[in-house]
Amino acid sequence: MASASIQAYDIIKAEIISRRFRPGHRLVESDLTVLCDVSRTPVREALRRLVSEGLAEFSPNHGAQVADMAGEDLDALYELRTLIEGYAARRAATRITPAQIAELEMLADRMEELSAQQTVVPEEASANSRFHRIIIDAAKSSRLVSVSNLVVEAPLVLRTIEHYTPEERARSMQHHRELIAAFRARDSQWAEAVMISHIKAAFIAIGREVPNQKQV
Amino acid sequence: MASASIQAYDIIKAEIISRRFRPGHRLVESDLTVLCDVSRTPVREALRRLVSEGLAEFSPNHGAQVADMAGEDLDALYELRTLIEGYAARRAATRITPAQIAELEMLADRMEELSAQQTVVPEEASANSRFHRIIIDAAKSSRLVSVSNLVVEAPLVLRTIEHYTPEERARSMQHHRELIAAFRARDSQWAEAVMISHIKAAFIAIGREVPNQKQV
DNA sequence: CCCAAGCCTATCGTATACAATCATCTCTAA
DNA sequence: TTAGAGATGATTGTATACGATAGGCTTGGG
Repeated sequence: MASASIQAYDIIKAEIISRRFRPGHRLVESDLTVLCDVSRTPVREALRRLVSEGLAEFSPNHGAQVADMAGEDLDALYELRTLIEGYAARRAATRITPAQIAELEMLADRMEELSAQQTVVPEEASANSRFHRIIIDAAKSSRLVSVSNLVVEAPLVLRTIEHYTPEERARSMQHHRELIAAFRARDSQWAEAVMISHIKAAFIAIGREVPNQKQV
Repeated sequence: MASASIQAYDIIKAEIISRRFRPGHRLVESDLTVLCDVSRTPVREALRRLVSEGLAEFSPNHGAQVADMAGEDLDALYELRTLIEGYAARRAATRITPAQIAELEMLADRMEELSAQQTVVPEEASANSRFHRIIIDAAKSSRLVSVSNLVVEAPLVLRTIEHYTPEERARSMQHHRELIAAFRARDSQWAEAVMISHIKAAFIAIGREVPNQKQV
């Protein structure tokens, strides 16, 4: 069995990502003890971790609440994400292993199958997360992993792919294929360029949903 | 009075930065309770935070120990730091306030005074940290603050400026002056270029001290 | 009727006790 | 002599109790 604090972390994080806990929702420790079936100590550890990852906010003596990205500058966030993930793709291009490329391909296949359906199923979102995560890992930079968590995990609550038009969804699939091609060619510049396009496209979809954000 | 967990965090962090706790040193919770004069609970919170900031490492059921950068790829770390701080300088150039520029200037003055002495005093290091921190803040991107903590705080244990030759130290002062000039001119490209030079120069000094790291 | 002051409850912050785990050392047997 | 199993100690993981604090509600006065 996973440790209590891990369990609490996973449960609370799932509630936030799934938007069952809406932005601004107060994360009261005693409530979470019954939800997670552990005591307050591991709940607190989970909360502190979620805060450090940007999924929750914290005020002293007032506890944590689900992060509200509406208050944040989404423009700046996506600029940073473009920088980080572009860099990750650049490094990954010359370091990724054949096994990792194979897994990317498998995930791309699976996402294309799923995207044939009308509705977006959770599996498609998780496959997409995994796709990006493999690239981060392939960049072989331990700090980059923690850094990217900060800019990649938090935007998950925005649930980008649910907002894609059919055309945008198809383009996203194309980006995945093209990234794989760039990795096969071990071409850093190409991989970075595609990744930047990929993130920029996601930002546009978000921009439609979250108003009063300046676009680039 | 600062809260117990903040107090513990500050004390332990100071021990690590000052290298009184050497890399690899085990951070035993019960020992730290007597050092910080608080109970284990806030000590644990402080440790988890230090781990999340990369100043300590953690193994389940075995506790934390001071992060050992020798095991890490310094090349990758500084590449990332160049990327992040360069970006910060770029953004800051068009957003920094006159008051912030004035403070940068004051810090540059102070550092030059101090660098006239032979030995490096702690104040010089802290002024340097503050200088960089102001630029991060001036970039006006909340995520960037957490991200930069991850790549800026950790390398502090390497104590770069202590390893500078007189020539390098003078060059570092020049970089500070030139950064201020670039900010005055509100020139993003210039600011980013100077910052990249500044970080690269620091990396060379580190490279001499920590062997078997590949240089760029 | 509105405002302010003080109490009061909800909630967090900290300490401490107990349980679980891991590493090491010892003792035994092949 | 050495490998393995068991015991033992040190240390972390978790639960819970108590104290501190902040924000809301009530009550009294203007």
